[in-house]
Amino acid sequence: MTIYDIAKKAGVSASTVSRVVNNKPGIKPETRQKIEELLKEYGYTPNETARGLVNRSSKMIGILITDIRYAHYMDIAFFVEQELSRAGYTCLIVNTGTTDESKVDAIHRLAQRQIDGLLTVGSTFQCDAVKEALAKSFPDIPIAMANGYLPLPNVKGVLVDEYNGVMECVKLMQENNHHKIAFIRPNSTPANLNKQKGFLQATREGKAPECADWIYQAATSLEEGYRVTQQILREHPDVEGLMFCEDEAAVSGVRALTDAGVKVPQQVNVIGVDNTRYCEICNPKLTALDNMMLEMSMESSRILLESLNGNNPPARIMLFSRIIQRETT
Amino acid sequence: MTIYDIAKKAGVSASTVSRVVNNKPGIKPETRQKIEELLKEYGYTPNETARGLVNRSSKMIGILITDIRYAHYMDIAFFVEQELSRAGYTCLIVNTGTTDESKVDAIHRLAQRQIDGLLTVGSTFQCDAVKEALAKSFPDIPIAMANGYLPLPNVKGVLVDEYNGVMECVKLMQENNHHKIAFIRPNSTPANLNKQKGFLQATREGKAPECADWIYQAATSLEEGYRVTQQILREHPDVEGLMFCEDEAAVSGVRALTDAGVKVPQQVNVIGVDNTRYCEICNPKLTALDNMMLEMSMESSRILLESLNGNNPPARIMLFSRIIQRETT
DNA sequence: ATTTGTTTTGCAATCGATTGCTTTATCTGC
DNA sequence: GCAGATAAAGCAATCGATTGCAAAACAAAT
Repeated sequence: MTIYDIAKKAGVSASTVSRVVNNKPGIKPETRQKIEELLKEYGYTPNETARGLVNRSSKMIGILITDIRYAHYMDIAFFVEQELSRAGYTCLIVNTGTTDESKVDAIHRLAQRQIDGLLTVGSTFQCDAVKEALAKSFPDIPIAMANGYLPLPNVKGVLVDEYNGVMECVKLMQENNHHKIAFIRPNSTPANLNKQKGFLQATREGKAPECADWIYQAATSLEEGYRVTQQILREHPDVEGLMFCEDEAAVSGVRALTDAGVKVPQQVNVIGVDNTRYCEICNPKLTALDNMMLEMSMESSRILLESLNGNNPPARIMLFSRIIQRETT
Repeated sequence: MTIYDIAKKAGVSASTVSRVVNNKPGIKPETRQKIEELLKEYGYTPNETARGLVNRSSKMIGILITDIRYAHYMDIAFFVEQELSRAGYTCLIVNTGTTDESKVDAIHRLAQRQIDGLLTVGSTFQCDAVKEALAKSFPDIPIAMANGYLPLPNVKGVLVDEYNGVMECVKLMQENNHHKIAFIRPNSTPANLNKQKGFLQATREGKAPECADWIYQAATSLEEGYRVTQQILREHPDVEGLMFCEDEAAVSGVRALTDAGVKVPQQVNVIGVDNTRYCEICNPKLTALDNMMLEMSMESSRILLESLNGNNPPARIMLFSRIIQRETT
């Protein structure tokens, strides 16, 4: 069913039908009604591809996520999709993988689609490779970054103050009289190095400054969280706290501790970051730094929509994280 | 950069450039090379919208999921997206919500996009409302259902034998000498009623046939899993096993039991379905019926791709679930 | 040099919409 | 009943590709 088929049945031209479909003025009420009936009768739906071609807008938004399986990213993707589809956009969700090449590749693939805007989820897109690829492939469409920012003219970013957030987490453990704290990060992205700075600041001001060296690496996975916790227990049997950069490794860390007969939180405090649903499933429930997933989703979709509407929202928005205390502190 | 811009720079016609871009034969090697260089130099990427219009194919696949936040759906979505994008398709992931209207609405929204195929994730799409909407909006494109099936000519489905799966689960508990078992389902979709039949069959053959009435309802959430478990403990303090239809409520059920001082698995066995990562986070780790998420993803994307390639894969594929024993049995 | 046959290339229509401009229909007032 | 104004509808170009068919270019054979 095209606009021409309807036009023929109504005995009018395609232009007239188009004007009815788009609620444009200048159509005689009776004609309009007649066409509207035909539209309904034949179940006409406009061909968005054809529309996209002439309007130079596809009403599609690309969403880049390294791996949608991580609960926190997925939550953000969910709410962003909800907001954008409420505004009439359809989301192309692309899992980019974690390497630079796979991310750039995903950007190239998206570039063929005439997307109206782009939204990235997660701090891992803050890198030169991505910046270059975005500058080349998407020089003019609005780009919003949830939990990230890149200095490009068309990029707006929403960030969380994780520096202070992590610092507060460490201070919380110190107040519980747990001073010997290890810091575990999945990699050394800018976001995680920022958290690390918060950790270092707090340990420097605390009673066990030697912990500034207790920095460990463990990928975002249950296996790695378990492994690194065992390693920490071996290397520092006197450890009193674990500060993870995300929840997945953290919940597994809790398990490694209880498996080893270490009492949580009495002997060792554990804190994660992201405040995913894993925290509630963990036993004891995991205390975590909530980096405002919902606000992040809302703000990033909002600034994207604003940019799409021709407004110019602030380039960077800063959110403040907060600690959700549960049973591991 | 359009094909015309390149044509002008090369001093040829757009048709020639198009043929080079699409690797069609009948172009003089030197001409081809010259155009290819220009293509690279100006970073030309074909406009898929325009292509889609003339080819009547968008290289896009719609993916319907009730709620991507549930780990099991999301895992399937992840692998399906991976497979389809490997084959050159882009995925439009749409969260449909759980009500009939919201699902139908999502289908209508997708119908405007010229998608080449459709894939649904989860058994909740097996209902008349969806069937009707699909028949109307997508009468000719291939549709694949991961964990579902609808009797429409263009629908192919991958199913899991959960009837026998759940029956085996119940039998496992019975072998552990736990006979008084409650069954908890989030709703009464065909898939869950099928599981229920497996439960009933096993209880009927077991030593506590009175449990055939111990059927409870709890939505897929931590809160509901906790609530229903407390309710079961109240109404049947002698309960010896909990058979959940999915993992999320199940892990929370485990927590409700341990919080109430009930020993798991000594006093009460618990089994979930889906074998999501929640199982490993749960403490004690949750035994679950693995309904073959990876195979499900692979098979459903495979049959979709086959249909897209003009082959005619079998309408229904049956997978066999298996029990992953962990610490709650 | 001319004809025939084979490569290459270009023309123009097409896909399904949108929209500026023109034409036709309708209405108003005298 | 008619000029002039306004409302309604249609024409045709456009978006950026693809492709059947015709034309041009080139090669080989007579």
